[in-house]
Amino acid sequence: MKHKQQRRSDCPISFALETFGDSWSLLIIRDIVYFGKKTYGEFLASDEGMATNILASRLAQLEDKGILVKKSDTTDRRKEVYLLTEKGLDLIPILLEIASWGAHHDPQTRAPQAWISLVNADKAKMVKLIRETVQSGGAVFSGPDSVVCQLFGEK
Amino acid sequence: MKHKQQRRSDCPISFALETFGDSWSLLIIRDIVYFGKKTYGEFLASDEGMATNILASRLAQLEDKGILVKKSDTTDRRKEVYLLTEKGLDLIPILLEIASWGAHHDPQTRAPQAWISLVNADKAKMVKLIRETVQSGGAVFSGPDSVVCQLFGEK
DNA sequence: AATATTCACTTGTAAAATGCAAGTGAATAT
DNA sequence: ATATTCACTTGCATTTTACAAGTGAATATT
Repeated sequence: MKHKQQRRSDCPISFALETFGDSWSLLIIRDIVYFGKKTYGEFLASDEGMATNILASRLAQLEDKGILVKKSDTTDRRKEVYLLTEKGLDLIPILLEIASWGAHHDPQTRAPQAWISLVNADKAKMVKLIRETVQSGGAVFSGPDSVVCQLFGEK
Repeated sequence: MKHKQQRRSDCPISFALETFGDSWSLLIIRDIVYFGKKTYGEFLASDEGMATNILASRLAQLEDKGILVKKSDTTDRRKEVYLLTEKGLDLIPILLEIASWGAHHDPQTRAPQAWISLVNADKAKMVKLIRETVQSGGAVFSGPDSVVCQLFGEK
């Protein structure tokens, strides 16, 4: 669908930004990691309201770049399920730092301060916990196996 | 020069991406933090080759958003010097995580593995060291007061 | 069994952002 | 006095994005 664009430089930061450095890619990853979203329709329903064609284009790119894999749902064959690869799961530390910065500098953030403090208190531990949870189909904030449920018990 | 665009949501990650989530902003910050660049001409000379009007637009936006401050050079009044604010310095942990991800996943990265390992070994310590260095006019890789010189002695 | 709805997209088009080449004016160097 | 450097701006072609409206296959409903 799209030709391979040549890289801008050999800088690792430039490489990373070519992979996920647009306005939408990290929001898709966020939806997976924090809210357990997995399908086109779920991504589309996010508050930010991205256009249908842009979402389709970004999902395809992220699959191309090896961040996501697409599988058809076993129980409903209309649905496609998008999952993070290892390479995609490796983005979790970046996501946590960005969220921390955003929560700190946005006066009207909706991020729970308790969560941010928890993450900042022991980042390596939280990365591991989130990673394992997401890998086994869970998320940070949603679902019975969410990270917050694991940490604070039944909801 | 540009009207205030309304925010997409109250998510801290969305807020952060609205501030620096385009293809170029973080490369400008990288140039400051890693290479000690400070002027329009220095940013323009980067390997990635950004267009002159885009660079001007990004510098203005980053100033608007409180990431950079612009001051005219005291010795050469043609020059404008761009410096990171506290809010901008707070991006250092994000930059380190992105660089680490990029170095790990780019097969042809030019990032020195020794540096990446060093950062990953004690991130909090390195963030502090880099922050103090940049705040006092230095950078990670360039100049006699660079972080690498501090760590490994004279170059 | 027939119809309606859901789901993951695609298509068309207008508006906006980007990339490129060529200026511009003020400050400094020659 | 003139040339060069510096930080931009301007104009225009190309690309990307946003919005609205489809499309076809799979599932749910009647």
